[in-house]
Amino acid sequence: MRDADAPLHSKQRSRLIDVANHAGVTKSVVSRVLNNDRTLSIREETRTRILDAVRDLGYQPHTGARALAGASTRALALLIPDLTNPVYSRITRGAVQQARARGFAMLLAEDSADFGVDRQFADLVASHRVDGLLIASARPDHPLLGMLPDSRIPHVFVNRVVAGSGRNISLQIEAASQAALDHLLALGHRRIGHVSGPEQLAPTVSRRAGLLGAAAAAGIPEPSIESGEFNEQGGYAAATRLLADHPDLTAIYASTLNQAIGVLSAVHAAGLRIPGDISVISYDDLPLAGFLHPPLTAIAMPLMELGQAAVDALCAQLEGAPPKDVLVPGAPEVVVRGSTGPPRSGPPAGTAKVPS
Amino acid sequence: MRDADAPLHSKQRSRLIDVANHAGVTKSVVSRVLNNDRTLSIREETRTRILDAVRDLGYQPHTGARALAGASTRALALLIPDLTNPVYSRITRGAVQQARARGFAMLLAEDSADFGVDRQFADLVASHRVDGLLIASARPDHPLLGMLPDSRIPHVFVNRVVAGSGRNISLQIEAASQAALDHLLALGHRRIGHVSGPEQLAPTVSRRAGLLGAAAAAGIPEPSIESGEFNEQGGYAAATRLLADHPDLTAIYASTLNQAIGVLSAVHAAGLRIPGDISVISYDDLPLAGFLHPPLTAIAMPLMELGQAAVDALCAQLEGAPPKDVLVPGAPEVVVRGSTGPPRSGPPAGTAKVPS
DNA sequence: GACGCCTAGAAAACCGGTTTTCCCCGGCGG
DNA sequence: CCGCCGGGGAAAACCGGTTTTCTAGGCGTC
Repeated sequence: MRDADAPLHSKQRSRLIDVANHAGVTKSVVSRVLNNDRTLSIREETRTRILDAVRDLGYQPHTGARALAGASTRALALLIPDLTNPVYSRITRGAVQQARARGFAMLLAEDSADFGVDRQFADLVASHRVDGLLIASARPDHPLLGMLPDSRIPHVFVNRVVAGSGRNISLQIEAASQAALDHLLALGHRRIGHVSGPEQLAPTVSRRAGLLGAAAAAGIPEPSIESGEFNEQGGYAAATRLLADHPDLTAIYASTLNQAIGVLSAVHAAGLRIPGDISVISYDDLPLAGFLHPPLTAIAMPLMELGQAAVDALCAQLEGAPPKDVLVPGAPEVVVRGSTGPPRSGPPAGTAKVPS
Repeated sequence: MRDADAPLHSKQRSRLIDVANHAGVTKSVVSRVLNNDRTLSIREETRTRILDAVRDLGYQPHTGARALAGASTRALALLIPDLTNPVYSRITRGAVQQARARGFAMLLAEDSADFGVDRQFADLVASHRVDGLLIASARPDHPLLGMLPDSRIPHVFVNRVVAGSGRNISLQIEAASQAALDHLLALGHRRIGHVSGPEQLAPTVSRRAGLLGAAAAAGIPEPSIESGEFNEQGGYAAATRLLADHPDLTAIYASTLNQAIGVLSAVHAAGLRIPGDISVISYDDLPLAGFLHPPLTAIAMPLMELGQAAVDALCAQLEGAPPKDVLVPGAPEVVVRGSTGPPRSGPPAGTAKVPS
């Protein structure tokens, strides 16, 4: 058992057996050392000899062989609804970083209109490609929800509360709505509009509930609400309806940043000034918000932390802990920019096309 | 060999051997049928019996076992510089969709400032986790570039020309600059500014070269150029410098959409009107552009197609074809919105802080 | 009728790990 | 002196596929 016994396939990938030969032990010992098997007793000297061999040969375990032998794949999969939405991008960033920090690779899938993603996503686990799933797109009617509970697939829901699942990773959405309203109230607003999201989505409901609850508590008139898709067009359309139907509004709270951009556009198109005629505030803050016209007041949410927390929670499941709901800490913070100000005193000054 | 021989682990994942028993053949035959082995001769009846068994048992091959046995992992990895940049998001979307269409899973990594990503990225291949790499972030000084050529790792460069690599998947960038200039020329502009990107990046250079070449050919004064990072702040800073140093400019061409948003903001901040005082046009078009203030004229590039083409090219390599450069077809198209118009006749009317 | 060939599929040898079992050896207690 | 025990590691049995090799029978041919 000398070093000369080591194979000399210079250019070759080295395998566990190569490391074992190089260190003068059997591969089982090397495996157990690398995996910190507590039931193995080994001399310190031998252990360092093995670790040296691993380093010298640049040993990299074969993921497939490892998975086959019953160990985990050390890979997770993330399912998100829309890759181009910067909010999900930040969640994704947090998740990818945290996964990497924990030694996991991250697979990505986009839900979109792509029929069959759900099935394929479940197959990722069935084919032992990943150890668990991060699901950021669970609509109540999502087919995936039907298949997950029976299976033993470890998974968490990110930013999407699935009632009773006991594995929801979420933000303090109600508190965010409260903070938005507080900001508007402090400025003197009382007639407020809300651009909401698709009806079935949990964040939509939470944001709305938070706003309505806070408004009732503050004793102001009930906010007017219009819904739209979570994109610029959805925000534009909803805001246009709000402005036409409720000329007395002095502020609009948008449910997402993308919608807020549409809201700004709609208010401009109506000939109103921001914040002179209408103040606009948005859930979600990103650097982009500061460069809009006017710069957008927004509520910063810990999105990257959300992604990280989701990975942490999933890893906890993988280590055997029972799943549990997680509320990501960190109070929502209002980033005040130019799109909010005191309410106008009279009726809107703009050239909004009000019904004649 | 009757059906009764099949194991009855009802709830169990079924394996190749289970399918074989169910069909009354050996697993080698099943494997070869599933992989379309042309050297296998088999009766049509037996083949359908096997395929039926596969369906009945919901057989799903074990990815790891397959990879271990020498076949491919059917997974690719994508390395992008910035997850939150919507331009990369669209490239990612195209790549993920195409990978899925071809039966590949997609792993994701973000390059950012994260030290060690390059090494870890190469390890993805070393550990047989993926079959190939899509690299959308190759700066000339990127450490990854040093390690790739010697290795036999299949890879392509996306939207980032690495000279001499012979595996660049790129867009018609020069043509896009030409189109942008043509649009401005048609409106009557002659003094044009360009907000460029980081100096070392290939797209930066191409965009600039395309513009300068087209300008020279048109016989107008050489465009003024300032560089900035590929984000809103970078565009803001560069545009601010352009406006201060060159008060005679009547139009600005921004290198990316994010920069263009910063440009709009900077022009507003300088007290100038768009397009009254300054026209703004951007490379990259996204839905977002239509909701800015004013709506942004932009050059639509086939970004999803770029991502798809990259996957196609990589798959071709995996199938044995030698790597080659690919220029994604589809001529750049100018989407005209409100941010461009005829040049003003006199000096800028705004309250720009010009040196007193 | 013997031989070769082709068809249809069986058998078995891997791939590179993990994990359980087993063994050898030295020390210690009775 | 013998048996037992525990430390240190060897051996081997898997995991679930892929791929190469091998074989039994049927058929055409000389």
